[in-house]
Amino acid sequence: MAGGQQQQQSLLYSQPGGFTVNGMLSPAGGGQSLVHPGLVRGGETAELGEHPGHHHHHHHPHPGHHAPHHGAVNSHEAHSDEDTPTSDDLEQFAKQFKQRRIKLGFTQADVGLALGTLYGNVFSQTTICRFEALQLSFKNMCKLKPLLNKWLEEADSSTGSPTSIDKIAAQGRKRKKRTSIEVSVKGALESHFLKCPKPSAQEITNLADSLQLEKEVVRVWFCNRRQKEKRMTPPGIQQQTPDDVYSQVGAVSSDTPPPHHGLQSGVQ
DNA sequence: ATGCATGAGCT
DNA sequence: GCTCATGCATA
Repeated sequence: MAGGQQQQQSLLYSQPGGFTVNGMLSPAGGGQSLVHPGLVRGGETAELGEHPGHHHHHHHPHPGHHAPHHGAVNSHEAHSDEDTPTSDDLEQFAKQFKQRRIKLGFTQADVGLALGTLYGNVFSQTTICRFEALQLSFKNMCKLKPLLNKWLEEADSSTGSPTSIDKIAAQGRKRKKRTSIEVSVKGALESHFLKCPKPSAQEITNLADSLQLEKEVVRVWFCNRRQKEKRMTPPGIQQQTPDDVYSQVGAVSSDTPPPHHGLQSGVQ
């Protein structure tokens, strides 16, 4: 919706029975730019649901639960690669990654494939896109960053690496046709979500009946809606002026399940 | 760029 | 059945 000034990457990796491997595109060289200074945040607001540096088994819905940093480890590094990056690190990395990628003349799909040929982990255009837009969970971002970082090094250091491709065979899976939910129905679902993000099976059944949708469709809709709330850049962008420095961080008494993690950026 | 979907792994 | 990582298909 919000435009899209990327290269052609629509029909590059689809259709069963043959995927096109696009070599390299001519480096447009249109948007030169130096490293961006990044955005100015009012403050560190990232309350990472989980501590990436630790093992975690997933936590319970416990809001306002701050874990003290282990002193040491690091103090003021920019964005090398090792260790757990902070939300700001990821934000900046994503930004620069996209810039360089475009400057080098690669599409998101190209990168996804390259990662597969380089390390064996293939990713789709979707994932690369979401990474750049910070639309993944914090943990997921942390996992992908090293790989993309490595690719960046390779991409810009190699003046002409052929980077051949190899892809595992696709499996003949009968995927269900994507259900198109009408806008009005979506609105209804949204309303229910605000009221109850986790409806019971019975509630879902009931709702599905009301909206004349399959129960499974409704169930999945809620699952996906919940996931959205867990992105680094959640929907419902709230611009916080530099003047507002009260409320939010520090409040550990109220059971405020803030659906915001404190990050947001302009949509490209 | 994003909506709906799949599947692995837990609980 | 939920979460979480991931992607086909589509707008």
